[in-house]
Amino acid sequence: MPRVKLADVARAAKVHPGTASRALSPGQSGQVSPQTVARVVRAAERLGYVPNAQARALRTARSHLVGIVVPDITNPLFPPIVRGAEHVLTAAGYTVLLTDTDNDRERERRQIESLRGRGVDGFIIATAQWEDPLLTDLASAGVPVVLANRSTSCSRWPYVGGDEQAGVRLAVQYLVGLGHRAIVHLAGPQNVSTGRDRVRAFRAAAKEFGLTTADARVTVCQAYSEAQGKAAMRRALRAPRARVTGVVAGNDLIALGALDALAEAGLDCPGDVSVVGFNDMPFVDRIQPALTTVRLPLERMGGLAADLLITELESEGTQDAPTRALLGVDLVVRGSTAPPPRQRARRR
Amino acid sequence: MPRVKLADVARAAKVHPGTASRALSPGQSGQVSPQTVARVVRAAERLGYVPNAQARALRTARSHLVGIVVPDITNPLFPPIVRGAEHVLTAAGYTVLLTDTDNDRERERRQIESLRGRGVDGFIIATAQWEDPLLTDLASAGVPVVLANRSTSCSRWPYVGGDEQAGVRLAVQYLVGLGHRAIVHLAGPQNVSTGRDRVRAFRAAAKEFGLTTADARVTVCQAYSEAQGKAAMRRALRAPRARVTGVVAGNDLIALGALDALAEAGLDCPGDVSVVGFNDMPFVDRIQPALTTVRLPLERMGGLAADLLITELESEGTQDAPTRALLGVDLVVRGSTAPPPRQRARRR
DNA sequence: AGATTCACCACAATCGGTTGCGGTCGATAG
DNA sequence: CTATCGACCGCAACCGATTGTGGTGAATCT
Repeated sequence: MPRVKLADVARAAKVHPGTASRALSPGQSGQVSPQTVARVVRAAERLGYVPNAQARALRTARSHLVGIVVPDITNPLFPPIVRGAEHVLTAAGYTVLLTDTDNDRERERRQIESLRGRGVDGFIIATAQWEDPLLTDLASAGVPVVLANRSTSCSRWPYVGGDEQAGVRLAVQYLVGLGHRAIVHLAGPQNVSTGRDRVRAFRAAAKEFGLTTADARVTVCQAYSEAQGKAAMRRALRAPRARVTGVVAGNDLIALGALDALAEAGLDCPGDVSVVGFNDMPFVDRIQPALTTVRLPLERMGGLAADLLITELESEGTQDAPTRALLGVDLVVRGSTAPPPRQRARRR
Repeated sequence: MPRVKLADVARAAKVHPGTASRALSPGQSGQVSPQTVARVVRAAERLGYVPNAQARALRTARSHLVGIVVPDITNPLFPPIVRGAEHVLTAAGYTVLLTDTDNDRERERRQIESLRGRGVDGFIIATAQWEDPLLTDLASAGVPVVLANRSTSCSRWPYVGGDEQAGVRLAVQYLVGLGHRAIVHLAGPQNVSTGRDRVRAFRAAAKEFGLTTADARVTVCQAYSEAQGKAAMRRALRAPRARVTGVVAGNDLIALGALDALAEAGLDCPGDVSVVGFNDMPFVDRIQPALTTVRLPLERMGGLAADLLITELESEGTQDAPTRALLGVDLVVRGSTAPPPRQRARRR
């Protein structure tokens, strides 16, 4: 029942525990004769030796633990990121400590503190806010951090996300190509980078494609939720001199809410109003109407974040400027977009 | 930069590290005078002391780490379970190590081994197969395990899942009540308990409601996937003397596949065939037609699994028979079910 | 006053690996 | 044949917290 420890292996191989340790550690096995290494390895396998990670971590001050912090694992955006990160981390010998902050900053602070107490080597954080004191605390404590999906105002951390700018541009371009001119952006919350980046990109794209500021309006949602999306869409429809045939939603949940609001107002999608989402959540291809949306390579995002963190952990000191990776996105055209009413799509 | 350790606190409070340890540990603080406790606590707070969990775990042989093993975190069934478990675990001072086996047994074996090396106190396992050597290995090593969502042929582990029996019965009862008699069950894989339990329940319910074996057929899918569901539905439609107006799917993914196969065959749902799913995955209320399905209290399931594990961990030895909790389920009636064609719903 | 008890705290061993240092031994050079 | 060198391995300290044991002093009892 008691686990087999290094001393047991050493005894079986008739060597000192220290020697056994060197024999089993790839880097140091040059210090030991090949025969001895073989003997120790064989004994270890025979006894089913699994090193005690706690003891090793205590001595080496490297736990090979990585904390992944997400706001809500139930939000379909995050599981693929976690999955991608976990795959590369485990392949590299790391183990992931997952924590769900429940969108609660205080809880997040406690969780991070607790994970630090557990001696994690670094964090992958998908909850970054635009101004984030928790992150600056971590930075001043010298804890390696990689940001995924959401960035901050300050670019001192490595970051991997989607190319928001390109995604929004694709959406606007597509709507304009269909003939839309009155397009509203139901923006996500402005305290996270995706929310901010997307409105900035929306304004830039509007300008690029010759939409006036009266044509291209913005309403912001307090959260990435269906309820907020519905409320925002209502506001957009009720606005004075309202005129909207196209909607670029801050994400798919907001888009779903927008669809509700449109149905409520007796408007048909895509007959009267076209809607473009963001993220390509699972099953949005099966809703009615199938949602046109921007697809992000989430799993790859998580994997790359893990790669960045690992290189940071194993380069030990050599600090170059933090990488910022923007992954390419695709516009997935489905049923929720069509030419605006009483107007044919223009030819190029 | 170096973390503040117990010795630092002890020095600041002018006591021996051992005394400081007792002062800070709630159970032992009776061994220390109240004034000293206060001094130590104050010093600890002032210095921002966070105990080194590795060292503590090494000494006490209790890591307060719990491994959660899921087949695929991307499957919407599992995030709520993980979330529920994580909430109660962190509240109790435990940290969760998440691992995604990717439905690969060999990978699962390695992951579990690795987590054991990390000294986890126990596991919550959501990947159990009907016959599961990995679990018997854990049992013989004396590792506490709680099964969630899926059980095994042998009931030696505590288990918390949904009341499959009741769920399937509700589905059959509802279809029969609408007037359906030719009902097919597109069963899930038979190497996991949910798949087996649901066909057993289907047969029992069919008998209870007076369906003949020709009326109530079963086709099994190799996996819980849309592709398998579609293939199974095709088989069911093509079967000799096929006659089917009602479908009880092994889960929602299978139901989605079934909908595809029905559309492909030119059959309308619910006009020609009614479909009932299982799990109530997010957004199945928004697909076309909105899916009637059985809802499981997944988050509660995870939470309860965590509770069981914690009591097992903290009872230390007192082994009573393992609890088996079957959580109540609901039938959520939506658009994919209607009376069968050429027949009115019978009055009760 | 002297013996005894009790509260409080210091000491040191311990958990299981890792690693700097030094010792032994055979081989090679001188 | 002896001095030198290097390969190989043993020894013991160490990481940071916990805990059994024992010692000191004051308080209590006789």
